[in-house]
Amino acid sequence: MTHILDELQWRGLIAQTTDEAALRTALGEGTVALYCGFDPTAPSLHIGNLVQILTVRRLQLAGHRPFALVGGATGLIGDPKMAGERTLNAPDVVAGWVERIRRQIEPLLDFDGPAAAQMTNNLDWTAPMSAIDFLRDVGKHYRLGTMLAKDTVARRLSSDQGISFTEFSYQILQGMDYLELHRRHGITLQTGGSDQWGNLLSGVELIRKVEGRAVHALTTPLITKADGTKFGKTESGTVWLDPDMTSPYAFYQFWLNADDADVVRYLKVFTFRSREEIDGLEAAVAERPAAREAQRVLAHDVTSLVHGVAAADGVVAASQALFGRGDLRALDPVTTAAAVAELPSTSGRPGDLLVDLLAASGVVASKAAARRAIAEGGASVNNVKVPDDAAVLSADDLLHGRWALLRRGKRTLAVVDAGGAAP
RNA sequence: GGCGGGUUACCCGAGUGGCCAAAGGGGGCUGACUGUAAAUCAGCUGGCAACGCCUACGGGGGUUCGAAUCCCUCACCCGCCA
Repeated sequence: MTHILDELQWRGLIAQTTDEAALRTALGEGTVALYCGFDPTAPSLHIGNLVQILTVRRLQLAGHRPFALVGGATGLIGDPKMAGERTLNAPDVVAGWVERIRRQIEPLLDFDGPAAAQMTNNLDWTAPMSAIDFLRDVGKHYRLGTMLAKDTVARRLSSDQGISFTEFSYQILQGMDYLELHRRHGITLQTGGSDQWGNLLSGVELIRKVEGRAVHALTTPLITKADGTKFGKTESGTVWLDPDMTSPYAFYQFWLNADDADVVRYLKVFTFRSREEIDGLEAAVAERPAAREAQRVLAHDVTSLVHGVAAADGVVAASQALFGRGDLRALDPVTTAAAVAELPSTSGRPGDLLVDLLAASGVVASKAAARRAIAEGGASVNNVKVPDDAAVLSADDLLHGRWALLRRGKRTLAVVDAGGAAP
Protein backbone atom coordinates (compact mmCIF):
# COMPACT_ATOMS: atom_id res chain seq x y z
CA MET A 1 0.00 0.00 0.00
CA THR A 2 1.20 3.48 -0.85
CA HIS A 3 2.43 5.52 2.08
CA ILE A 4 0.19 8.53 2.66
CA LEU A 5 3.12 10.90 2.24
CA ASP A 6 3.87 9.41 -1.17
CA GLU A 7 0.20 9.75 -2.04
CA LEU A 8 0.21 13.41 -1.02
CA GLN A 9 3.47 13.95 -2.86
CA TRP A 10 2.03 12.50 -6.05
CA ARG A 11 -0.98 14.76 -5.75
CA GLY A 12 1.28 17.76 -5.46
CA LEU A 13 0.11 18.50 -1.94
CA ILE A 14 3.40 18.81 -0.12
CA ALA A 15 5.23 22.11 -0.10
CA GLN A 16 7.24 21.86 3.10
CA THR A 17 7.48 19.56 6.09
CA THR A 18 9.44 19.52 9.27
CA ASP A 19 11.67 16.45 9.67
CA GLU A 20 10.18 14.40 6.85
CA ALA A 21 11.76 11.10 7.86
CA ALA A 22 10.32 11.38 11.35
CA LEU A 23 6.92 12.35 10.00
CA ARG A 24 6.99 9.42 7.60
CA THR A 25 7.76 7.04 10.42
CA ALA A 26 5.04 8.47 12.64
CA LEU A 27 2.40 8.31 9.91
CA GLY A 28 3.46 4.79 8.99
CA GLU A 29 3.50 3.36 12.47
CA GLY A 30 0.15 4.26 13.91
CA THR A 31 -2.60 6.79 14.25
CA VAL A 32 -1.45 10.37 14.29
CA ALA A 33 -3.70 13.10 15.67
CA LEU A 34 -3.50 16.17 13.49
CA TYR A 35 -5.14 19.52 13.06
CA CYS A 36 -5.73 22.23 10.56
CA GLY A 37 -7.10 25.66 11.37
CA PHE A 38 -9.54 27.88 9.51
CA ASP A 39 -9.97 31.51 10.43
CA PRO A 40 -13.42 33.08 10.07
CA THR A 41 -12.47 36.08 7.97
CA ALA A 42 -15.59 35.78 5.79
CA PRO A 43 -19.06 34.21 6.08
CA SER A 44 -17.90 31.22 4.07
CA LEU A 45 -14.86 29.16 3.18
CA HIS A 46 -13.71 29.25 -0.42
CA ILE A 47 -12.19 26.69 -2.72
CA GLY A 48 -8.68 27.55 -1.53
CA ASN A 49 -9.68 26.28 1.90
CA LEU A 50 -10.96 23.16 0.24
CA VAL A 51 -7.37 22.12 -0.45
CA GLN A 52 -6.76 22.00 3.29
CA ILE A 53 -9.96 20.21 4.18
CA LEU A 54 -9.43 17.55 1.53
CA THR A 55 -5.82 17.06 2.55
CA VAL A 56 -7.00 16.47 6.08
CA ARG A 57 -9.62 14.07 4.74
CA ARG A 58 -6.94 12.14 2.86
CA LEU A 59 -4.96 11.80 6.07
CA GLN A 60 -8.12 10.61 7.80
CA LEU A 61 -8.71 8.00 5.10
CA ALA A 62 -5.18 6.80 5.79
CA GLY A 63 -6.24 6.13 9.37
CA HIS A 64 -5.23 9.33 11.12
CA ARG A 65 -7.38 11.37 13.44
CA PRO A 66 -8.21 14.90 12.30
CA PHE A 67 -9.21 17.95 14.29
CA ALA A 68 -10.63 20.90 12.47
CA LEU A 69 -10.05 24.12 14.32
CA VAL A 70 -12.19 27.15 13.64
CA GLY A 71 -10.40 30.29 14.72
CA GLY A 72 -12.94 32.02 16.91
CA ALA A 73 -10.01 33.79 18.60
CA THR A 74 -7.51 34.18 15.77
CA GLY A 75 -10.35 35.40 13.56
CA LEU A 76 -10.72 38.35 15.90
CA ILE A 77 -7.07 39.27 15.38
CA GLY A 78 -6.30 38.46 11.75
CA ASP A 79 -3.04 37.09 10.45
CA PRO A 80 -0.79 39.51 8.60
CA LYS A 81 -1.13 39.43 4.87
CA MET A 82 0.78 41.36 2.27
CA ALA A 83 -2.25 43.29 1.08
CA GLY A 84 -2.09 45.27 4.28
CA GLU A 85 -3.60 45.65 7.69
CA ARG A 86 -6.95 43.97 8.13
CA THR A 87 -10.07 45.67 9.34
CA LEU A 88 -11.16 44.13 12.62
CA ASN A 89 -14.54 42.41 12.54
CA ALA A 90 -17.05 42.65 15.38
CA PRO A 91 -17.03 39.70 17.81
CA ASP A 92 -20.65 38.75 17.14
CA VAL A 93 -19.99 38.79 13.41
CA VAL A 94 -16.99 36.52 13.81
CA ALA A 95 -18.98 34.21 16.09
CA GLY A 96 -21.61 33.90 13.37
CA TRP A 97 -18.98 33.07 10.79
CA VAL A 98 -17.48 30.44 13.08
CA GLU A 99 -20.81 28.60 13.07
CA ARG A 100 -21.23 28.81 9.33
CA ILE A 101 -17.72 27.59 8.66
CA ARG A 102 -18.12 24.76 11.13
CA ARG A 103 -21.17 23.58 9.22
CA GLN A 104 -19.25 23.72 5.94
CA ILE A 105 -16.41 21.58 7.21
CA GLU A 106 -18.52 18.94 8.90
CA PRO A 107 -19.88 17.16 5.80
CA LEU A 108 -16.38 16.84 4.36
CA LEU A 109 -14.90 14.85 7.22
CA ASP A 110 -15.99 11.64 8.90
CA PHE A 111 -17.09 12.13 12.50
CA ASP A 112 -17.60 8.43 13.25
CA GLY A 113 -15.36 5.43 13.58
CA PRO A 114 -11.92 4.93 15.07
CA ALA A 115 -10.45 7.97 13.32
CA ALA A 116 -13.46 10.17 14.03
CA ALA A 117 -12.88 13.83 13.36
CA GLN A 118 -13.51 16.50 15.94
CA MET A 119 -14.19 20.23 15.79
CA THR A 120 -12.47 22.73 18.07
CA ASN A 121 -12.48 26.48 18.55
CA ASN A 122 -9.43 28.32 19.83
CA LEU A 123 -11.62 30.91 21.51
CA ASP A 124 -12.19 28.24 24.20
CA TRP A 125 -8.68 28.55 25.58
CA THR A 126 -7.66 31.98 24.30
CA ALA A 127 -10.53 34.07 25.65
CA PRO A 128 -10.08 33.09 29.33
CA MET A 129 -6.37 33.88 29.32
CA SER A 130 -5.27 37.11 31.00
CA ALA A 131 -2.79 39.52 29.47
CA ILE A 132 -0.43 38.80 32.35
CA ASP A 133 -0.55 35.05 31.75
CA PHE A 134 -0.13 35.58 28.05
CA LEU A 135 2.98 37.70 28.48
CA ARG A 136 4.54 35.59 31.25
CA ASP A 137 3.69 32.05 30.22
CA VAL A 138 3.70 32.34 26.47
CA GLY A 139 5.41 35.56 25.49
CA LYS A 140 8.58 34.65 27.34
CA HIS A 141 9.16 31.80 24.90
CA TYR A 142 9.08 34.04 21.88
CA ARG A 143 12.20 35.83 20.69
CA LEU A 144 11.60 39.07 18.91
CA GLY A 145 14.30 38.34 16.37
CA THR A 146 12.55 35.18 15.25
CA MET A 147 9.18 36.87 15.13
CA LEU A 148 10.49 39.78 13.10
CA ALA A 149 12.20 37.43 10.68
CA LYS A 150 8.94 35.77 9.66
CA ASP A 151 8.50 36.49 5.99
CA THR A 152 5.17 38.28 6.07
CA VAL A 153 6.12 40.29 9.14
CA ALA A 154 9.43 41.34 7.61
CA ARG A 155 7.85 42.36 4.36
CA ARG A 156 5.00 44.18 6.03
CA LEU A 157 7.46 46.05 8.23
CA SER A 158 9.32 47.31 5.22
CA SER A 159 6.15 48.16 3.31
CA ASP A 160 4.33 51.47 3.29
CA GLN A 161 1.59 49.86 5.34
CA GLY A 162 3.76 48.74 8.22
CA ILE A 163 2.19 46.33 10.71
CA SER A 164 0.22 46.69 13.91
CA PHE A 165 1.15 44.96 17.15
CA THR A 166 -2.16 43.11 16.86
CA GLU A 167 -1.30 41.37 13.64
CA PHE A 168 2.32 40.98 14.68
CA SER A 169 1.10 38.96 17.67
CA TYR A 170 -0.92 36.58 15.55
CA GLN A 171 1.86 34.02 15.29
CA ILE A 172 1.89 33.64 19.05
CA LEU A 173 -1.82 32.86 19.17
CA GLN A 174 -1.45 30.20 16.54
CA GLY A 175 1.52 28.76 18.40
CA MET A 176 -0.62 28.57 21.51
CA ASP A 177 -3.26 26.65 19.60
CA TYR A 178 -0.85 23.94 18.61
CA LEU A 179 0.50 23.71 22.16
CA GLU A 180 -3.00 23.52 23.60
CA LEU A 181 -4.16 20.86 21.16
CA HIS A 182 -0.98 18.91 21.74
CA ARG A 183 -1.68 18.88 25.46
CA ARG A 184 -5.39 18.16 25.19
CA HIS A 185 -5.45 15.64 22.38
CA GLY A 186 -1.89 14.54 21.76
CA ILE A 187 -1.84 16.25 18.39
CA THR A 188 1.55 15.99 16.73
CA LEU A 189 0.90 17.29 13.22
CA GLN A 190 -0.45 20.57 11.95
CA THR A 191 -1.23 21.10 8.30
CA GLY A 192 -1.91 24.31 6.43
CA GLY A 193 -1.19 26.31 3.32
CA SER A 194 2.41 27.20 2.54
CA ASP A 195 1.68 30.81 3.50
CA GLN A 196 1.08 29.47 7.01
CA TRP A 197 4.51 27.88 7.36
CA GLY A 198 5.75 30.53 9.77
CA ASN A 199 2.67 30.20 11.93
CA LEU A 200 2.96 26.43 11.96
CA LEU A 201 6.59 26.63 13.01
CA SER A 202 5.58 29.01 15.78
CA GLY A 203 3.66 26.15 17.39
CA VAL A 204 6.32 23.54 16.67
CA GLU A 205 8.94 25.67 18.41
CA LEU A 206 6.70 26.55 21.33
CA ILE A 207 5.98 22.87 21.97
CA ARG A 208 9.66 22.05 21.77
CA LYS A 209 10.50 24.75 24.31
CA VAL A 210 7.64 24.09 26.70
CA GLU A 211 7.11 20.35 26.39
CA GLY A 212 10.45 19.28 25.00
CA ARG A 213 8.65 17.36 22.24
CA ALA A 214 9.31 17.34 18.53
CA VAL A 215 6.05 17.68 16.62
CA HIS A 216 5.41 18.04 12.90
CA ALA A 217 4.17 20.54 10.39
CA LEU A 218 3.19 20.03 6.77
CA THR A 219 2.16 22.63 4.25
CA THR A 220 0.46 22.36 0.91
CA PRO A 221 1.59 24.52 -1.99
CA LEU A 222 -0.38 27.46 -3.25
CA ILE A 223 -2.60 26.24 -6.06
CA THR A 224 -1.59 28.08 -9.20
CA LYS A 225 -2.96 28.55 -12.66
CA ALA A 226 -0.88 27.98 -15.75
CA ASP A 227 -1.68 31.43 -17.07
CA GLY A 228 -0.36 33.08 -13.93
CA THR A 229 -3.65 34.52 -12.73
CA LYS A 230 -4.89 33.87 -9.24
CA PHE A 231 -6.59 30.56 -8.59
CA GLY A 232 -10.10 30.50 -7.17
CA LYS A 233 -11.36 33.77 -8.55
CA THR A 234 -13.83 34.45 -11.31
CA GLU A 235 -15.03 37.70 -12.77
CA SER A 236 -17.64 37.79 -10.05
CA GLY A 237 -15.07 37.22 -7.35
CA THR A 238 -14.08 34.42 -5.04
CA VAL A 239 -15.55 30.95 -5.54
CA TRP A 240 -17.20 30.27 -2.20
CA LEU A 241 -18.46 27.01 -0.78
CA ASP A 242 -21.68 28.61 0.43
CA PRO A 243 -24.41 28.00 -2.18
CA ASP A 244 -25.93 31.39 -1.46
CA MET A 245 -22.64 33.16 -2.22
CA THR A 246 -21.62 31.05 -5.20
CA SER A 247 -24.50 29.09 -6.72
CA PRO A 248 -23.90 25.38 -7.37
CA TYR A 249 -24.33 26.22 -11.03
CA ALA A 250 -21.58 28.86 -10.95
CA PHE A 251 -19.47 26.50 -8.85
CA TYR A 252 -19.79 23.74 -11.43
CA GLN A 253 -19.07 26.16 -14.25
CA PHE A 254 -15.90 27.32 -12.53
CA TRP A 255 -14.44 23.84 -12.55
CA LEU A 256 -15.76 23.00 -16.00
CA ASN A 257 -13.85 25.99 -17.34
CA ALA A 258 -10.54 24.80 -15.92
CA ASP A 259 -7.68 25.26 -18.35
CA ASP A 260 -6.30 22.15 -20.04
CA ALA A 261 -2.92 22.96 -18.55
CA ASP A 262 -4.39 22.94 -15.03
CA VAL A 263 -7.07 20.28 -15.01
CA VAL A 264 -4.90 17.26 -14.20
CA ARG A 265 -3.32 18.99 -11.24
CA TYR A 266 -6.79 19.97 -10.03
CA LEU A 267 -8.02 16.39 -10.31
CA LYS A 268 -5.19 15.30 -8.05
CA VAL A 269 -5.83 18.01 -5.49
CA PHE A 270 -9.61 18.26 -5.45
CA THR A 271 -10.90 14.76 -6.20
CA PHE A 272 -10.47 11.32 -4.72
CA ARG A 273 -9.98 9.71 -8.12
CA SER A 274 -7.31 7.03 -8.24
CA ARG A 275 -3.98 7.36 -9.94
CA GLU A 276 -5.17 5.12 -12.78
CA GLU A 277 -8.29 7.16 -13.40
CA ILE A 278 -6.39 10.42 -13.41
CA ASP A 279 -3.74 9.03 -15.76
CA GLY A 280 -6.55 8.03 -18.09
CA LEU A 281 -8.08 11.48 -17.98
CA GLU A 282 -4.69 13.05 -18.60
CA ALA A 283 -4.40 11.00 -21.77
CA ALA A 284 -7.90 12.11 -22.76
CA VAL A 285 -6.94 15.78 -22.38
CA ALA A 286 -3.93 15.25 -24.62
CA GLU A 287 -5.84 13.35 -27.30
CA ARG A 288 -9.24 15.02 -27.32
CA PRO A 289 -8.91 18.39 -25.58
CA ALA A 290 -12.14 19.72 -27.04
CA ALA A 291 -14.15 16.93 -25.41
CA ARG A 292 -13.06 18.18 -21.96
CA GLU A 293 -13.64 14.85 -20.28
CA ALA A 294 -11.27 15.71 -17.48
CA GLN A 295 -13.02 19.01 -16.82
CA ARG A 296 -16.40 17.28 -16.69
CA VAL A 297 -15.20 14.71 -14.17
CA LEU A 298 -13.48 17.39 -12.10
CA ALA A 299 -16.52 19.65 -12.06
CA HIS A 300 -18.95 16.88 -11.19
CA ASP A 301 -16.76 15.40 -8.47
CA VAL A 302 -16.02 18.65 -6.68
CA THR A 303 -19.60 19.90 -6.97
CA SER A 304 -20.84 16.59 -5.55
CA LEU A 305 -18.41 16.84 -2.69
CA VAL A 306 -19.43 20.34 -1.70
CA HIS A 307 -23.09 20.52 -2.69
CA GLY A 308 -24.13 16.88 -2.86
CA VAL A 309 -24.64 14.49 -5.75
CA ALA A 310 -28.23 15.57 -6.39
CA ALA A 311 -27.26 19.20 -6.79
CA ALA A 312 -24.34 18.22 -9.01
CA ASP A 313 -26.56 16.16 -11.29
CA GLY A 314 -28.98 19.05 -11.45
CA VAL A 315 -26.41 21.56 -12.58
CA VAL A 316 -24.99 19.13 -15.12
CA ALA A 317 -28.44 18.79 -16.68
CA ALA A 318 -28.89 22.53 -16.56
CA SER A 319 -25.52 23.17 -18.14
CA GLN A 320 -26.23 20.77 -20.95
CA ALA A 321 -29.61 22.28 -21.62
CA LEU A 322 -28.41 25.87 -21.50
CA PHE A 323 -25.25 25.41 -23.53
CA GLY A 324 -26.61 22.75 -25.83
CA ARG A 325 -26.80 23.51 -29.50
CA GLY A 326 -30.39 22.34 -29.75
CA ASP A 327 -33.38 24.60 -29.93
CA LEU A 328 -34.49 25.61 -26.47
CA ARG A 329 -38.10 25.17 -27.59
CA ALA A 330 -37.40 21.52 -28.21
CA LEU A 331 -36.68 20.88 -24.53
CA ASP A 332 -39.45 19.22 -22.59
CA PRO A 333 -41.04 21.16 -19.74
CA VAL A 334 -39.42 19.04 -17.03
CA THR A 335 -35.89 19.58 -18.32
CA THR A 336 -36.57 23.24 -18.89
CA ALA A 337 -37.90 23.66 -15.38
CA ALA A 338 -34.84 21.92 -13.93
CA ALA A 339 -32.44 24.05 -15.93
CA VAL A 340 -34.25 27.25 -15.13
CA ALA A 341 -34.22 26.43 -11.43
CA GLU A 342 -30.41 26.74 -11.45
CA LEU A 343 -30.47 30.28 -12.76
CA PRO A 344 -31.13 33.64 -11.23
CA SER A 345 -34.61 34.72 -12.16
CA THR A 346 -36.79 37.77 -12.34
CA SER A 347 -40.47 38.10 -12.92
CA GLY A 348 -41.74 39.74 -16.06
CA ARG A 349 -44.50 39.69 -18.58
CA PRO A 350 -44.88 40.20 -22.29
CA GLY A 351 -44.52 43.82 -23.20
CA ASP A 352 -41.77 44.52 -20.67
CA LEU A 353 -38.69 46.25 -22.04
CA LEU A 354 -35.83 43.79 -22.38
CA VAL A 355 -33.47 46.47 -21.12
CA ASP A 356 -35.38 46.48 -17.84
CA LEU A 357 -35.53 42.69 -17.61
CA LEU A 358 -31.81 42.30 -18.29
CA ALA A 359 -31.01 44.72 -15.51
CA ALA A 360 -33.58 43.30 -13.09
CA SER A 361 -32.32 39.74 -13.59
CA GLY A 362 -28.75 40.68 -12.78
CA VAL A 363 -27.47 39.61 -16.18
CA VAL A 364 -26.11 43.15 -16.44
CA ALA A 365 -25.42 45.62 -13.69
CA SER A 366 -27.58 48.48 -14.90
CA LYS A 367 -29.86 49.59 -17.69
CA ALA A 368 -26.98 51.49 -19.22
CA ALA A 369 -24.98 48.27 -19.24
CA ALA A 370 -27.94 46.48 -20.80
CA ARG A 371 -28.06 49.02 -23.61
CA ARG A 372 -24.34 48.63 -24.06
CA ALA A 373 -24.60 44.85 -24.25
CA ILE A 374 -27.39 45.09 -26.80
CA ALA A 375 -25.44 47.59 -28.88
CA GLU A 376 -22.45 45.24 -28.82
CA GLY A 377 -24.61 42.38 -29.99
CA GLY A 378 -24.00 40.50 -26.77
CA ALA A 379 -27.51 40.11 -25.40
CA SER A 380 -30.01 37.47 -26.40
CA VAL A 381 -33.42 36.04 -25.55
CA ASN A 382 -33.68 32.28 -26.03
CA ASN A 383 -30.39 32.49 -27.93
CA VAL A 384 -31.79 35.01 -30.40
CA LYS A 385 -29.88 38.27 -30.47
CA VAL A 386 -31.74 41.31 -29.17
CA PRO A 387 -31.85 43.74 -32.13
CA ASP A 388 -32.07 47.08 -30.31
CA ASP A 389 -32.73 48.58 -26.93
CA ALA A 390 -36.41 49.26 -27.68
CA ALA A 391 -37.16 45.53 -27.93
CA VAL A 392 -39.77 44.08 -25.61
CA LEU A 393 -40.53 40.59 -24.36
CA SER A 394 -43.19 38.98 -26.53
CA ALA A 395 -45.65 36.29 -25.52
CA ASP A 396 -44.07 34.12 -28.17
CA ASP A 397 -40.73 34.28 -26.31
CA LEU A 398 -42.10 32.34 -23.37
CA LEU A 399 -40.97 28.73 -23.34
CA HIS A 400 -43.84 26.52 -22.27
CA GLY A 401 -45.82 29.68 -21.76
CA ARG A 402 -43.73 30.71 -18.83
CA TRP A 403 -39.95 31.18 -19.17
CA ALA A 404 -37.64 33.20 -21.35
CA LEU A 405 -33.88 32.73 -21.20
CA LEU A 406 -31.79 35.90 -21.02
CA ARG A 407 -28.14 35.70 -21.92
CA ARG A 408 -25.24 38.09 -21.98
CA GLY A 409 -22.24 36.87 -23.87
CA LYS A 410 -21.88 33.14 -23.73
CA ARG A 411 -22.02 32.33 -20.10
CA THR A 412 -24.09 34.81 -18.17
CA LEU A 413 -27.64 33.59 -17.95
CA ALA A 414 -30.88 34.32 -16.17
CA VAL A 415 -34.50 33.56 -16.66
CA VAL A 416 -37.61 35.67 -16.89
CA ASP A 417 -40.46 33.91 -15.14
CA ALA A 418 -43.91 34.98 -16.29
CA GLY A 419 -45.43 32.71 -13.69
CA GLY A 420 -47.21 30.58 -16.24
CA ALA A 421 -50.01 33.10 -16.34
CA ALA A 422 -49.14 35.26 -19.26
CA PRO A 423 -52.01 37.65 -19.87
C1' G B 1 3.84 63.93 22.33
C1' G B 2 6.53 66.53 17.96
C1' C B 3 7.50 66.87 12.73
C1' G B 4 6.71 65.35 7.81
C1' G B 5 3.97 62.64 3.94
C1' G B 6 -0.61 60.78 2.28
C1' U B 7 -6.31 59.64 1.16
C1' U B 8 -8.54 60.25 -6.89
C1' A B 9 -13.07 55.45 -10.24
C1' C B 10 -12.85 47.88 -9.37
C1' C B 11 -7.05 48.25 -8.49
C1' C B 12 -2.55 51.01 -9.44
C1' G B 13 -1.82 55.86 -10.74
C1' A B 14 -1.79 61.06 -13.52
C1' G B 15 -4.10 65.50 -12.68
C1' U B 16 -2.29 72.06 -8.56
C1' G B 17 -8.88 76.82 -10.78
C1' G B 18 -12.76 76.11 -16.25
C1' C B 19 -11.11 72.22 -22.25
C1' C B 20 -12.52 66.68 -15.92
C1' A B 21 -17.21 61.48 -15.56
C1' A B 22 -11.11 62.71 -14.61
C1' A B 23 -4.78 60.75 -18.76
C1' G B 24 -2.27 56.05 -18.70
C1' G B 25 -1.84 51.02 -17.14
C1' G B 26 -4.11 46.74 -15.04
C1' G B 27 -8.55 44.28 -14.43
C1' G B 28 -13.46 43.45 -16.35
C1' C B 29 -17.35 43.20 -20.35
C1' U B 30 -18.76 42.33 -25.59
C1' G B 31 -17.65 40.81 -30.64
C1' A B 32 -14.59 37.95 -34.23
C1' C B 33 -11.96 33.19 -33.87
C1' U B 34 -12.88 28.75 -30.73
C1' G B 35 -13.80 23.76 -27.12
C1' U B 36 -18.81 27.53 -22.57
C1' A B 37 -10.74 27.18 -23.82
C1' A B 38 -5.88 29.69 -24.46
C1' A B 39 -3.57 33.21 -27.62
C1' U B 40 -4.73 37.29 -30.88
C1' C B 41 -7.37 41.54 -32.91
C1' A B 42 -11.40 45.27 -32.33
C1' G B 43 -14.94 48.02 -29.44
C1' C B 44 -16.81 49.18 -24.59
C1' U B 45 -16.12 50.09 -19.27
C1' G B 46 -20.59 55.77 -13.16
C1' G B 47 -26.09 56.17 -13.11
C1' C B 48 -30.88 57.88 -14.85
C1' A B 49 -37.17 59.67 -16.54
C1' A B 50 -30.66 60.56 -21.43
C1' C B 51 -28.77 66.24 -26.90
C1' G B 52 -30.14 67.03 -20.38
C1' C B 53 -29.79 65.85 -15.27
C1' C B 54 -27.71 63.34 -10.95
C1' U B 55 -23.69 61.07 -8.34
C1' A B 56 -18.18 60.81 -7.84
C1' C B 57 -11.58 62.71 -6.42
C1' G B 58 -11.52 60.61 2.52
C1' G B 59 -15.91 63.64 5.76
C1' G B 60 -17.70 68.64 6.74
C1' G B 61 -17.38 73.87 5.90
C1' G B 62 -15.48 78.11 3.08
C1' U B 63 -13.31 81.30 -1.14
C1' U B 64 -14.83 81.75 -6.41
C1' C B 65 -19.05 83.10 -11.86
C1' G B 66 -16.57 78.19 -11.61
C1' A B 67 -12.94 73.50 -7.18
C1' A B 68 -10.20 66.85 -7.65
C1' U B 69 -7.20 71.37 -7.76
C1' C B 70 -7.06 77.22 -3.12
C1' C B 71 -8.31 77.98 2.45
C1' C B 72 -10.21 76.01 7.31
C1' U B 73 -11.47 71.83 10.00
C1' C B 74 -12.28 66.67 11.24
C1' A B 75 -11.23 61.52 10.43
C1' C B 76 -8.12 57.77 8.97
C1' C B 77 -3.34 55.85 7.09
C1' C B 78 2.12 55.90 6.68
C1' G B 79 7.09 57.43 8.06
C1' C B 80 10.82 59.72 11.18
C1' C B 81 11.94 61.48 16.10
C1' A B 82 10.69 61.06 21.52
